[in-house]
Amino acid sequence: MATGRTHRPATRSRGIPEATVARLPLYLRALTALSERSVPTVSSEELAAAAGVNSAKLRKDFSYLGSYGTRGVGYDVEYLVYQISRELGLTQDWPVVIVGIGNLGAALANYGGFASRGFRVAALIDADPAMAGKPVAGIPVQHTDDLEKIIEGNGVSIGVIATPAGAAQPVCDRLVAAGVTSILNFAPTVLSVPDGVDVRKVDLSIELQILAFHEQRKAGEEAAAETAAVTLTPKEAGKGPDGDVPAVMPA
Amino acid sequence: MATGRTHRPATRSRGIPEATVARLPLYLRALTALSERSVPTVSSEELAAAAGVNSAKLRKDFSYLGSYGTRGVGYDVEYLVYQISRELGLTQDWPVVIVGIGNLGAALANYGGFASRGFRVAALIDADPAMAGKPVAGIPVQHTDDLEKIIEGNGVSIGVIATPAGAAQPVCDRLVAAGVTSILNFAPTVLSVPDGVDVRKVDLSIELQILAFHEQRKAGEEAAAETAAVTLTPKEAGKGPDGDVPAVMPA
DNA sequence: ATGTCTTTGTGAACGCGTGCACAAAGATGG
DNA sequence: CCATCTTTGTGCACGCGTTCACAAAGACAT
Repeated sequence: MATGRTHRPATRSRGIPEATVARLPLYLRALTALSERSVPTVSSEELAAAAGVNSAKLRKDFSYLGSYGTRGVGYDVEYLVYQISRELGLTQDWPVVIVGIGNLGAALANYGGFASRGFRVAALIDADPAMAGKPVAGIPVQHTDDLEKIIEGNGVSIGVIATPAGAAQPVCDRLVAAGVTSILNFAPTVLSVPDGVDVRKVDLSIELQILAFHEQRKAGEEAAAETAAVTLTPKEAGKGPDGDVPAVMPA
Repeated sequence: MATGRTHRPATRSRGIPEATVARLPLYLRALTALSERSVPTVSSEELAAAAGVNSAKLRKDFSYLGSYGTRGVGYDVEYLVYQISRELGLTQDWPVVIVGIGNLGAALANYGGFASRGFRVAALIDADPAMAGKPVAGIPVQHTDDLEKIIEGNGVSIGVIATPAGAAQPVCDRLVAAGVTSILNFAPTVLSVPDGVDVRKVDLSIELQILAFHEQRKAGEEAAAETAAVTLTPKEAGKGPDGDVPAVMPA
């Protein structure tokens, strides 16, 4: 997973636990697939398998939404799709701005998963004057100078930050000041925001590092022995065990 | 956060809790920034603030790695950078292949955060013959037919899937069969893999949906009343409360 | 109508993660 | 060498999330 929520200490948002909310989109996707195949009903066991979770967990998750199943039969697919969509707020239109139209920003603008779920890319914003006016994914890029005007003019409440790390916090501040209250951050930085603003972070490099950790464990239980041998105390280690600190650069 | 680990029930990987492992990259980034500013030592309080976590949590996290701090002083920045890097397996070279060179795949290939932490993009693979040979981020794209050869020839153990949803599982199967044991999945699908293979998922659309949920709650506590009124049982609801099921499309 | 069989919904136990609060450790100054 | 002050490392308690296991509920056949 990318990394979890930043702000919000674990507040359950009306009886619905955060962990459940995070799984609802997963269920929704599986249900949508079933709906396309015109499957009328599905059991918790089948749906859980499709979503890759435990069936008891799925039932408990749904129980937070209400009793939408029929014992002995299962859940009505169409009805459940609607209920989850409504619960997630996907029945309304969410205008979104993407700030930072580099490789990643452009990829996001072109990403089908955005437009397909009630999320509408209202504007693309970049600080590079040379980008201004250029169409990306059919939408002309606008300059950062007009950020506030764009946010307020379109009633945007969700912003996506895909800028370099250094630009993220200033951009974030301007977005929040202009009225954005939810931010999806792709920049490798910790954003600080006032209370009431939600930030979710997606960090590609962190995900890889977590994989590397597990990979390392799988690779060498025996090879780890030699590396583990060099465990010195700070005082003894002048500049690192094997003479030099390994080259690690900022993400 | 993107979404968490898929497989692996919560196995702590040698006394080090998963939650801690997930935070190590965060600490590492903050420490690297300090290192660049030539800051010699840092207290748990300062570092925690920079990483956006609780200081007690940070100290406990570090305690799993060993006693690397000095009471009354703090932690030696350089030494800690090295210890965390080593723990995460970042002191070695990890060849990575990216499969699916669309908008996202290209963005990933160009993403600096990959190359900068011991991750080396060993190959780019795409199913489109027209892409073959074209350089992306300075690396020529190779055809899917050669996937096994590429994996085995370069000793690749980490694969990144950035294909459309439909192609993800077949690609995953081939990667695993060829020897890949860690997968970072950007396709909006649940991948099934044999035991011993780690899968982490990054799902852009799910992150937005979670934001939308909280946004909806913030937006309307009062407007929610009218929507909440239409809570029928499946039997009563013929085809959905207000006559029609809202248009929701697959991600 | 009654019995059987399937599947939901949930009570309860357990385990992990978090955060408080404090004692131990060491640095620093006199 | 002793006192003071800072900061680490951790014991402990609490709460969330997960999972098991089962009773209640309803469909369906006879």
